[in-house]
Amino acid sequence: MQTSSPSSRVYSSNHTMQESKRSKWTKEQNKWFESALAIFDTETPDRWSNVAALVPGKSEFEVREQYEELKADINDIEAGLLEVPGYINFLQDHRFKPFGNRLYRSRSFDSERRKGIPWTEDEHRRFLMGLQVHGKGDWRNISRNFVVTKTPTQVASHAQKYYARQHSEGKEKRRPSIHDITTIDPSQTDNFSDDMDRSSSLINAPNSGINVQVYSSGLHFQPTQYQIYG
DNA sequence: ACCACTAATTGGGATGAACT
DNA sequence: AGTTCATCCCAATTAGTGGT
Repeated sequence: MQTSSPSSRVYSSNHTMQESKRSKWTKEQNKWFESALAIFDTETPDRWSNVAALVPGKSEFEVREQYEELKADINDIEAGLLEVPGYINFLQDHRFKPFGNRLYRSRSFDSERRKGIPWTEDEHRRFLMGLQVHGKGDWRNISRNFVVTKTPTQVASHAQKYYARQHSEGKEKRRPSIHDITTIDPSQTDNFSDDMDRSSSLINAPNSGINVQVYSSGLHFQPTQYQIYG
């Protein structure tokens, strides 16, 4: 799918100079970086060494520096200079127009009544991951940390249909639906690299109270979004 | 009052059966 | 084969409720 990441340099306006002096961040490295941030939050001791350990080819210094760049971008977003994470998807839907290195909402999109944008399988799987971590009812955090392309209301609506389907009768008669997916299969997420060594170990996901399966060179689950605190 | 969430409703797209 | 119609599914919206 078309995931985007706040660390994507596509929309960054701040740091092209420094970038040229350092080794480039690949798409894969950015994905690992994002996932690691989602797992090791600010409360985690030795956060940056933990994050670096999950990002192939990057040092503790580099991941920390990348984080500082991201904070700058987040500040831009909060100042209204950039749209929120997930905007690359919107760009691809022609809802936002780039102008220079900024993004602007398409006027035509606002004026029309929004038609439903189907949930992708990947979004649904992220929803399920969010459900495991944050639990039922915390749609805000599920939206913020897992399904960044959907608002909390959209997540709640999706959950409503999901649970309704789980409890409905006559399942054999129904058409197949995305809501039939009830488990998280990492091999089905587009962020999971197939050629990873999948020997695993358990770690504790911060603030979640649950254990998260972490593979030696990958993560069992990979939320595409993270929060930057402070 | 405001915010967040749930439940119910609405409108539209997709699908498949029935009919010509 | 093409059209019509009923049904299913789903995202978005609205109303109601509870907590702060």
